[in-house]
Amino acid sequence: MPTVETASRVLTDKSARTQERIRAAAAQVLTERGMATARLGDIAAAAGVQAPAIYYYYASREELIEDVIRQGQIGTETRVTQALDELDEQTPALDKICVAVEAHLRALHELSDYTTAAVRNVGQMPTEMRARMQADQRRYGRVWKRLFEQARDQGELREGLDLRAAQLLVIGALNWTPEWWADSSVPLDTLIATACDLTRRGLAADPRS
Amino acid sequence: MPTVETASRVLTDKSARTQERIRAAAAQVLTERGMATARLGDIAAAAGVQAPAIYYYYASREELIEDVIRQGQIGTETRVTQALDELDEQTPALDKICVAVEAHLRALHELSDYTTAAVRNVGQMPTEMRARMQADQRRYGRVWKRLFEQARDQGELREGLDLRAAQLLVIGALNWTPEWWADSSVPLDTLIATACDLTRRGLAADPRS
DNA sequence: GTCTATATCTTGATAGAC
DNA sequence: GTCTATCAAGATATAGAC
Repeated sequence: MPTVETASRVLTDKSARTQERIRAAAAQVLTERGMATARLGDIAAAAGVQAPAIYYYYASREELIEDVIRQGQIGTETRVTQALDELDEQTPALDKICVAVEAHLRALHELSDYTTAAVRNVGQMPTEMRARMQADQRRYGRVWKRLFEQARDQGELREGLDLRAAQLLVIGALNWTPEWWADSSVPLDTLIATACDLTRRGLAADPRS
Repeated sequence: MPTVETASRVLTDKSARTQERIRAAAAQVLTERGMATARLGDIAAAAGVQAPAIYYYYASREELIEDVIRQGQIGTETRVTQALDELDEQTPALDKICVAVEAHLRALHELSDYTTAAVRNVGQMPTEMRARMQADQRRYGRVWKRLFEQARDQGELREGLDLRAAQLLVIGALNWTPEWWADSSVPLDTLIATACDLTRRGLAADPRS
């Protein structure tokens, strides 16, 4: 019998599918309503089960939410690093940053609710959860940090630019898009193009780049 | 006896002060913990009263939270519009945008917890609250919209730039700063300078501007 | 105006049948 | 594995004293 290994349990195929349904439902509810008002009953209803069924897979509501947010973070990071890995080694760093911007936005708006659930709830996490998640966040942050440092070292950035501030402002612009994009009439490709454009021109040393 | 008029009640000075204490405590707790985990008891403790005292001023927890978020939104808008009003009429639109960026960031990080509480919880509001708040949000959005339109009409923006996407990306970059700035070692002035710089260069038609 | 005491309600979580 | 039924905890909200 094919099995899937998770944190603390060996699950059959059917079981794994049900867990995935619950997790996906949680991601959807967390995206729409936020951690504040996402009740276990809402998640269960969206998954088509009764609330107690969730406890077969998760020890607590918190554990479920943490799993969703982690999936979202990892999903974003995976998508971005894969996109970067496909690039030629000597791609200019500013081009790499644009690729990262596009991949991050596509992860948020194309991939699934997990990524959106993650960014929309990461600031609401209780402190212990935040602590457990820190390693993942830092690792993803370093991906961007490296891009910015490469850009600087290759002379593609404007002199005197504060790297950390610039990096977090760019990521912030992307992470805030779930707050408005779905309600806007802006096509995803336009959003991506505008974000790449603002980023590139905002950072570049060479005015014509 | 001097009085202050609020939504549905005439309050004495002392009463008004207590309400302000409760509101400020709520702003602080909402900023630190978020709507999800902000209990009424926490707010009361931070205000130095017992939980039931809150019901003398607010009919419900929701009403209190809504008041805090509204104060924060209005505070930001006021600060930004005042800063803009102080400018000379024929200030270049891109300079106006920079002034707005600075005022928005200072409102978030200097003014009080209200503004931070607002941006950090605006996405977690229940739907009815969101509906009631929409008018305020739209009005503030129009302030920015007008700036961007001025910039475009005066030929200061790059051709083909999607105004709506650009505007919301810029605001998003600012609104996301509460998620990281306090933990960073970036001085506020550096944050502001970087944000102005990225925005200006990102938007400008003239590379040397 | 604010407190103590308490009622009420919601919801996360468990027990146990199937 | 998932359900029905129920518990326990914690929060909002109210009553009434002061």
